[in-house]
This record gives sequence, C-alpha cells and structure tokens, in this order.
Amino acid sequence: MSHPNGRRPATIEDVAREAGVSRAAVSKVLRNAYGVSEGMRTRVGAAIEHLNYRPRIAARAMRGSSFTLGIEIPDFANQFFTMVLAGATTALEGTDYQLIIAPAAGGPGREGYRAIEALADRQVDGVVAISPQVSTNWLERLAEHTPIVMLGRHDASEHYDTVVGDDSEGARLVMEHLLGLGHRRIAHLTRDEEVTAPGSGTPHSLRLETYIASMTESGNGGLVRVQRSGEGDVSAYESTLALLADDEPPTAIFAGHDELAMGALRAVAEVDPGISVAGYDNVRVASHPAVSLTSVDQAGVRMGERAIRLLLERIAGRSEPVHEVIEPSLVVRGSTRPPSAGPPGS
Amino acid sequence: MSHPNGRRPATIEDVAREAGVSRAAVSKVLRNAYGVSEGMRTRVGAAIEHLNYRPRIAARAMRGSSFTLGIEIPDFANQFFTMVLAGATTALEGTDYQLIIAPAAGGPGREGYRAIEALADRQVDGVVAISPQVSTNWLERLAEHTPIVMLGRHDASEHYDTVVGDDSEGARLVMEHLLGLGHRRIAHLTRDEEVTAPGSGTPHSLRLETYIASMTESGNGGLVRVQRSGEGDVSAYESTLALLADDEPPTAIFAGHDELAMGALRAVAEVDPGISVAGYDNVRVASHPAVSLTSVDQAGVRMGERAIRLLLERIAGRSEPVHEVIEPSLVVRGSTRPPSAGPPGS
DNA sequence: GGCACGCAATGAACCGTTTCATGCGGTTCG
DNA sequence: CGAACCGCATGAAACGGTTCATTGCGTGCC
Repeated sequence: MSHPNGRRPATIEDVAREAGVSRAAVSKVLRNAYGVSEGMRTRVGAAIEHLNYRPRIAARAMRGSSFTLGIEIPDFANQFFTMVLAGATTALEGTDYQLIIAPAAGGPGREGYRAIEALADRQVDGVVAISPQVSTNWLERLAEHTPIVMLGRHDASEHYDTVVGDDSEGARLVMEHLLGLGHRRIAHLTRDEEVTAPGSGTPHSLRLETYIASMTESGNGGLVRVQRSGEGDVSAYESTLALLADDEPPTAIFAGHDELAMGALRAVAEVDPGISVAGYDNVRVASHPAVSLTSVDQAGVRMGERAIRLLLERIAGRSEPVHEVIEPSLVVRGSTRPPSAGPPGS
Repeated sequence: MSHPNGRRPATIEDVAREAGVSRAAVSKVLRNAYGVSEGMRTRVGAAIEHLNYRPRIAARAMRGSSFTLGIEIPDFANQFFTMVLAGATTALEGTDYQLIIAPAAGGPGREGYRAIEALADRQVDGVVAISPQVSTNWLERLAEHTPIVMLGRHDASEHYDTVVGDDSEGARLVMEHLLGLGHRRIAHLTRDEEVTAPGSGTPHSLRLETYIASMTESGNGGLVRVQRSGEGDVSAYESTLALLADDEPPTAIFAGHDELAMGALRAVAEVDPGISVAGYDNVRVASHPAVSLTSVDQAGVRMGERAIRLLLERIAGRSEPVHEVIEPSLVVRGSTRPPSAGPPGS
C-alpha cells in the first residue's frame, strides 16, 4: 500500500551494493562522520545520486536522533501563535532540523496532552509547547526523556525551560494607559474559567489578577467588571454585546488578547464607537490603519526564536534549566482615547 | 542524550515480561487485532498502564504505517493557509491519524521541495501540499511511493489528487463586479513573476490572465496595469504606493489575494480612500467591519477538509485520481463602490 | 627490518515494533 | 476414536538504519 505503483525505494543496502562498499561506510558518508576517504565519499555519493536514495528518518530515529523538533500550537486562527511559528521556523533555517507542528485537539481537557504525546511518540529530539493547562507533574515526567521548552508558563521547573512574557507588567501597562486617559469604568474581557483559574499562573489569570489589582488600587474596585468569552473573535463579539448591554456600560475594554479585542472592536463599532479597546499580543492586523488597535507587544516572533534556541542548547547537552522573561511594551494606537463625555456614574 | 535523567522508557519487551506473555501478543493487543482473549487483553492492559508504556511510532513505521499525515504550507502569515490547516485538523478529529505540518522554507526555488521531502523522509502515510511551484514530474515520481493530494494545482495528474478553486471564475466574478460598478481604470496587484508565469497554471497566473482578458473584452485593454509585489502585506503596501503614484492612478485595485489586499487597503487609506479594493480568499479579517473587504470566497476550510478526505481514501486503497474543483463566490463588502467622481481620463 | 600506530573499511549486533509461519490444547464431525 | 479444525499464543524473521569492536593496510620510527 505504501508504494501503490512503481518499485520500492532504494535502501542503504542498495546503495552499498551499487558502490561496492559496506552499509556502515554509506552510513558514515551520509552523516559525514569522521574517517572516510575522498574516494569513498565520491563513489558513495554517485551511487546515492544514481539510485535517488533518501534515508528513512524513522529507521534512523531508532538508534540515533530524528533531527526533528516538535512544536505544539493551540490554535491557528490566533495570529499570535502563527507569529511564534514564524519565529521558530526562521530560527531553524540553515540547521539540519526539521520542524513539525502538532495542533492541539482531542476534546476539552485533553487538548494539549494529545498533541504533545503525539510528538513525543514520534521520537522528536525536542518539544516546544504552548499549553498553559497541562499539569506541571506531567511535564516533569515527560521532560525526563525529552527536552522541552514551554511558552507562556510562569512556573520554574527544574527539568524544562520556559520563555514567557511578563504578563503582570503587560497588564499593568494597559491599565496605567487607560486610567491615565481618564477611564474609570474599565471592563476586562477574558477567556473561560479553565484558562484563567486564579492562582494557576496562566498568562490570562495573571492579566486578570493585575486588572483587578489595578482597579482596586486606583479606587475603582467597585467598578470591576469581568466578562468571559470563548475562543475566537465571534464568541468575543457576542460576549462584548452582552457586556455593552449593562445598565452602565464600560467606557473602555481591556481584552485578554487581540483575538478577543478584534471581536470587541466589532461589537463596539456597532453599539458605541466611542468606547476604547485595548488588546494583548500586538498581532499583525492590529497595526492596520483600519483597525489601529492599542495592544501590548510581547514579541511573539522573538519568543519562537528563543524557544528554539533554548531547545537546541538543551539537545546539545545543557542540563540546568533556563527561564527567560520577555519584557512587554505598550503600543498605543487609535482604538484607545479619553472617555467620551457621558453622564457620570450614579 | 535522549533521556538526560531518569531511566529509559518502557518498551514492548518490558510490557511482555511484566504481563508474562510474548511481544507478539502485546503488539496484537495494542492494535487490537483479531485473535486475542479477554484475559490477555486485561493483563496486558494492566501492564501497559503500570509501566506507563507508549509505543514508539518510529519503530512501528518501519514495518507498518506511521499513522501520520503531513501537510506542507507556504506561509503562516497568510490566513488562507491557516484556514486550510483548520479544515485539515477538524477532518482528522476522531481518527487515529496525527497531522504534522511542515512550513516551506529552504531558500528560493527549493521552497516546497525541502518541506515535502522532509515529510516523505519521515514516512508519513500521505502528504497534502500547497506548492504551485514544484514540477509535475517531481510530484509524479514522489507519488509512486506516497499518496499525495495537491491544493491549488490545475494540472490533472494520473497519480495524485487535486483540490483547487476555479481561479478563472473567481477572477471573473471580481472583474464583473468592478466593471459593473463603473470602473474602467482597474489595476491588478499580484505576486512576482515566478508565481505568475504565464501558462504555468498557478492560481495567480490564472487570475492575472483572467484580469487581462476581462479588461480587453470590456474594451479597456489599453488601461491594463499590473503591479508586482512580494509576499506579505508590507510589501503589498509599498507596491501599492508605487502604483498610486502613476499619472493616472486606478480607481479600483484587484489584489491577487487578501494578504495583498490588506496592504493595498493600507496604502489606499493614506493616499485616496475613495479607491476600491477587492481581494481573493475571503480571509477572516476581511469580514471585520473596520476592514470590510470585498473578496472571493473559495472555502479554504472546506478545501482542507476535502484534501484530507481524499488522502484517507487514497491510503485506503483508491487508485484512480480525483480532481476536485471548488466553485468560488464573491462576497461584496464596503471596500468596493462606484468610482468617485473624478476627472475623466485624458 | 620489525613494530607500534593511525586511518579506512568492515561485519555483526542493536534499536522497538510488526508479521508470518508454527505450535498447542480442546471441540466437532465423520 | 482419529482427523480436521479452530482460537489463542508464540518464536523468529523482517524493517532500514547506526554503532561498536575488529581487521587490514600503509607509514614512520628506532
């Protein structure tokens, strides 16, 4: 079935026979290992060319390494993740490694696990993952056998590396900006409970906690308003409509990430374009003049690059964990402005 | 190196010993093959659980199949491709197959080849690819050993399947719409020569050819204006600025795809917001009210789904090729309107 | 001229799984 | 009661690479 028509592809054995040498010799030429003469190299090279030979990575992986890195991604629709991918891809350019990407799927709860396991089962030499939800214990166990770099986790494991943005600081920048503009009635649009469980240390939980802290500290504790939303901008749109149906709707919305912010913008455009919206991630469309979304930049591309570099270091032998924090910055654009003159709160 | 700390993971051998049975028996239980007693199943199951055993796919792939499908994608920044990915992912939900994604990279010219080869080398059971540029001969050769479905190719191979939008029809819809609105000075913003070589049958070449034909047929042959752009909306932005610097700038721009259209919109917003812009792919942001881009919908998500289904059929044994054409439709939005009253052409 | 030495090349073992040809004990049928 | 049969389990041979210990051979040294 694997070769419906045509004969089966050449193996290292065939190459060896054609070149009149041993399998071991061919293997050495392939990996251009030490101790192979010039004549051998050219003869074997010719045979490889002639037979159109390509080594099976699966066979190679059984003893040596697979020269394959895996990266797990929650969702392709969210541009932040594709920025990370872009960074990872460029970081691998020129190396012998190939990147394979596993989308998280497999029913709620199991989301990240399935994909990461699928990668590990395929004998990748290392894994980069964006999974705030998987348990630390489980990761620790996995890390015993496979080098791992986690993105967006604030826990400091002994056995895997992390690359993470300073989510508290990022949220603080947003709140400072909005409060500075004069907003008091600021709502926070965020994801479901499972991603924002207090104390879980997920990015979204930290942003949420910082939001509440900022509101409280600025004396607006009574105006705290948290609106939940599912993933995706459509869900965010609907959630925002619900939010805006309040008796006293907010004058500004701090969205947990840009995907949500895009949905919020859509709703705001319909209901009251005067309402300010700020996001998080500084996704590419945020800079488009028609959108012009104020957002926190946490350098997704650079995060992807760093993650891959850390992973390669690990594979090369490093064993002390590295936990890298990327400092966010706020990019102010047109979607935020002082509150429009409205009636003061009751 | 593969297990820096901790002992090595359990193998099928360990499970067999623990359960007091043969390796072959365990293997059968794993694949729940025919001919294994209830007692055996439970005993082996317990051992697997106890040892936390997971089969190595690499080893499995050496004899049987890898239960892994590969998909090659040119660019993550272009949302059309991530829509295809989303479709492919959902089509695989519930099956035993895992999707691995290889981003095209590896220097100009080699782009698609490298990634597709990397997938084939990893013994995937089948490949979906979006590579207008790779040669038909090369694909035919590859298809002898690996089932393949190509997206966006208009050639009708005997050995691989294709899923493709009707690009001529899509472009015709756009031109009909723009001409119907009263535009005559319509420019076409497209990619570099290599992707649009006349007669190459790539989607972009067909859109370009249809554009020229429509202009000619409508008596506007003298107003044909083709502007090249690199990949990405930034490049499109710059190219559009150049286009708008013409003595007689166009009143409407037909962009080869939405990524280009987004760049064009950016430039248009700065120079003359009255200029109409239409795109192709109906990417998600196109529907955002702030963008509101008229675009051709070719159902990227469904394309991804169909491609995976065709691939699974092939793997299951089908040998006659299938070539599926997806009919496009035009989604009219705010970015196109009648030409603003301007001075008539000289 | 003999000996130790270093480089090239080799044969065989190994990696972890699937598959195939057999073995084995117990029923069913003639 | 023996033969054919059946369901379950097994040992051994693949699969296609890598790695390790060993051999063969030409050199330099004393």
